[in-house]
Amino acid sequence: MPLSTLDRSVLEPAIRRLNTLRPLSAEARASLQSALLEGLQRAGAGEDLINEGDPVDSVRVVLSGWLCRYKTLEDGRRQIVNFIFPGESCDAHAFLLPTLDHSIATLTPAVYSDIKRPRFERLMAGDPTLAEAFQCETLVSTAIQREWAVNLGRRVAVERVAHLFCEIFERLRPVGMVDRSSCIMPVTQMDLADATGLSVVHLNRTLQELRAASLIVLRDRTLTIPDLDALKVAALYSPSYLQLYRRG
Amino acid sequence: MPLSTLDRSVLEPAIRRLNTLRPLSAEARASLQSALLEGLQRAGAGEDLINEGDPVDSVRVVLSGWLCRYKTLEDGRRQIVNFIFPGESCDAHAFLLPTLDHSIATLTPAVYSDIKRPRFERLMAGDPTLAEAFQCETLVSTAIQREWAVNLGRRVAVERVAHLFCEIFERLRPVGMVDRSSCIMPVTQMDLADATGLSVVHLNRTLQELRAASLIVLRDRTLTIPDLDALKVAALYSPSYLQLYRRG
DNA sequence: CGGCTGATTGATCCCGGTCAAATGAGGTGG
DNA sequence: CCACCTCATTTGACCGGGATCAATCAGCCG
Repeated sequence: MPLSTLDRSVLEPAIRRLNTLRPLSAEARASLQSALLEGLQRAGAGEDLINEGDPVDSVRVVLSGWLCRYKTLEDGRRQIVNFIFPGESCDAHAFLLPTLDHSIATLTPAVYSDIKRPRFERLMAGDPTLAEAFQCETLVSTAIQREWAVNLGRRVAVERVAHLFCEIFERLRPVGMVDRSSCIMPVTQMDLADATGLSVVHLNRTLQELRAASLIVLRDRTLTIPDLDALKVAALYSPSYLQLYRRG
Repeated sequence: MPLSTLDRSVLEPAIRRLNTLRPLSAEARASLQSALLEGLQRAGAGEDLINEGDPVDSVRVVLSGWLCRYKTLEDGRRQIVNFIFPGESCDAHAFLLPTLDHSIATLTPAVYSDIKRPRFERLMAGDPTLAEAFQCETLVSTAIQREWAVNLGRRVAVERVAHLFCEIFERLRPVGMVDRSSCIMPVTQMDLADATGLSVVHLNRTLQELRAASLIVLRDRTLTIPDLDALKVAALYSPSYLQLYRRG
């Protein structure tokens, strides 16, 4: 499917999300929409969009698919430091720094909009509310980053994986990607292991433990959480860091 | 010592640091200086300046002392998610979110400037370069946050502690707090344990291991790193995430 | 059917947690 | 000045969560 056949509905997640962060005027939504449409891009699964050390010259807004930010150590150990879901954006403002400190890759095929810096700055200058929305995007992403530090530093494996699943649910819900108690889980166990700081083997066993406790159902690339509150208890989940997702 | 007797030299770290992030005009430095002087505050060691869930209505710029951002789990487990050193600031822009997702506490007695939101916004509006400098401050802090995720998720204890010490050195150096190969280390081993996701006992043993390898000397609240490059090798340290500290 | 990637299982090891106690180092009051 | 208290550091013993290595199984694709 060529890009030209994509209709404007692909922009929905991004517009909905930014509008949740800051209620946008009709004009703001319109100018956002046209900026997004100008830079539409596709990528396959497992592609690096930008690498550690690269200069940043554009803002990317994800429209579909799962991406991640990651860093690797010399000897190959990889840590996924955050996921990026539809509606979220990469590196608003990051071009203020000379180069990027981490890499961004697709975990699934993805559609995103690549807005070049001058275009983005024009967009921000044209509507202060929109600028605030992108600023909030950055702040929320940093709050998530802090919670990941807690997850990696102080939760044991079961809590850690449970917490990740709770967070994924809460982040996917406002962009309409959670259906009842299920969402897709399009990534490999290796990816989940790298996000939780566990080995693949132990991640697999942790999943089985969560299954045995009936806290999750995970098969056919679909994650079902029959009782989200129960999972949150198991995860020692405290929702305050994601508050902005619950506004809409 | 009452605040009135503090002379302007206490502002040096903050001005120097922001000037490193973005070269500031003389006027920008002057207006920054007066804003900082207006809100001078002192705090003892171990005080919470703001707690998770509190609304944010001001920006704090640290002038002396060590602070930390931390989060706790219900059962008391604590994770320090970042340190805040002299010259750095807390929560520029954080007032855009309804409440704070983490707590900030002093680890030592501290002096800081508390700039109320309207005052801060006036300051930003008056000089775009200054606004960019604070924006960079936020971006660098987020980059550090990501590196901490790698540290907690993928480095073993010795590497982890070594990495923390390398980072502390690199962050303290540009504000003049590293003397040759030494800096003060005013925090307890409990604090270091909470920052590295280790238990106090194991942190203590890890310190001994680093001492035995002659990678550090730590006594009398002073940390000496005889060979920083060697410590960086042991830490699998990659400097890219702190690039902005090396500009000045 | 063979090759490949991802999920799963088994066996073993060790890093780092936990519990408990000892040692030091201020700080305070008699 | 010393006795005492508190907090931080250090040590010892033991245990267990999670890593590692290796093999097997299950889809999927050409």
